[in-house]
Amino acid sequence: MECIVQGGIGAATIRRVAEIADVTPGLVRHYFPDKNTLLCAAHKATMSKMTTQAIQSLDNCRGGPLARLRLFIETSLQAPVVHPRNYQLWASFTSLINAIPEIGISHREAYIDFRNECESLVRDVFAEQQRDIDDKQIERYAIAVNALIDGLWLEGCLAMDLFDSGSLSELGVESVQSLLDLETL
Amino acid sequence: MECIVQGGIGAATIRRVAEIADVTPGLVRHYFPDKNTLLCAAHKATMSKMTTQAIQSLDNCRGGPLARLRLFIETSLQAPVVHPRNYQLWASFTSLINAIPEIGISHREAYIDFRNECESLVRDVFAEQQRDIDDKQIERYAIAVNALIDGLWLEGCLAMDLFDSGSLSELGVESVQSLLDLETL
DNA sequence: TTGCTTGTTATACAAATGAATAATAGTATC
DNA sequence: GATACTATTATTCATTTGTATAACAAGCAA
Repeated sequence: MECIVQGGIGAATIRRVAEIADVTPGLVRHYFPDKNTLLCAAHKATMSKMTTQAIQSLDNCRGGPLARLRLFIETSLQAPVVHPRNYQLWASFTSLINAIPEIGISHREAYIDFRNECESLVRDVFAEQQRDIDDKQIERYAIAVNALIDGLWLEGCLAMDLFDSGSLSELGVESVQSLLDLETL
Repeated sequence: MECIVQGGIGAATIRRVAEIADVTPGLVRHYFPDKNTLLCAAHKATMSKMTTQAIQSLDNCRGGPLARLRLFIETSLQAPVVHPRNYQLWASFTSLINAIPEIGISHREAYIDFRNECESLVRDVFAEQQRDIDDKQIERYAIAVNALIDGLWLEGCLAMDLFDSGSLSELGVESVQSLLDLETL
């Protein structure tokens, strides 16, 4: 992953990986039969580290649906989730979803996990506020919230210098608030 | 670009490019002194084709600010802008922004163009509705709109099969409507 | 015709790369 | 303490890849 961060996928040769890990190329092969397997493992680790982070942050949240949604957004739009390093890894791996089918599969899985979490959070918020909204519409809201978070995450990673700490997640929270027509969030 | 679409950047070797273009590798070198130059040219072409498409669609729009904003969103969230091919190219190139500085520069330029367009459209809409909103807040709205479009574009490219034609852009329009607190769009 | 620029190919080369094999050291098991 | 398994290295090989050079064809200017 360090290789990819430094020079893109092209720099992620087995030799360079071994060099950074301070072992010999043979050892890499000992653990990973071929390069694709290694790339898949790195991809899985990266995605799980990012997606899971926002989802797991909710475990320690003793608050109502609104507070949970807020925390989810904030975690997703602050460091360490928002970081140029993550973007570099994410972009590199997703550029392989056609070339390496297994990466395509686990990428889709991670995406669905995140979207399901969005949907669940949105549903709980509406339930608490006793707004009766049908499933189809909740799904649409979840898609929009997901897209907004993804887009802001992207902007943040690419130009973190343009946002002072916290202002990105603040923008995210306020935007979702408008998106779902909530009085407070 | 066809190489990248098929097998990621790794597949974009000069020999393969030449093969698909039905020429010899030497000819590629005749026009592009080295591989980076070739990649940069392909990147520029790709970005301009995508970003410019949404912006240029406004030229033929004889409507008010609302209609223009709507058209901008719709163009950005429909084929041919929304297409797996575009995503593959975009992801591949953006994964090189650290490795190839020139790509980083033109990527940032394309991004700024798009965001400026968003900001301009949003400003015009508010001006027409005589809502007095300071520049800082307009910029924030533009960032959110930009993020939403980017995120939906991403979802659309990755899972176009999940959305029937037009439903993605419809979701985009409605979401921006909520985001900017507009009665109609 | 002559000469010059452009388009195009054929061929070559050194470096890098993924993969394989064999050998060596360490460590746990019985 | 002998054995088997794991961790690790050294070395090798066939391909691929970016780049370079030389040669050839074609169109065009003088």
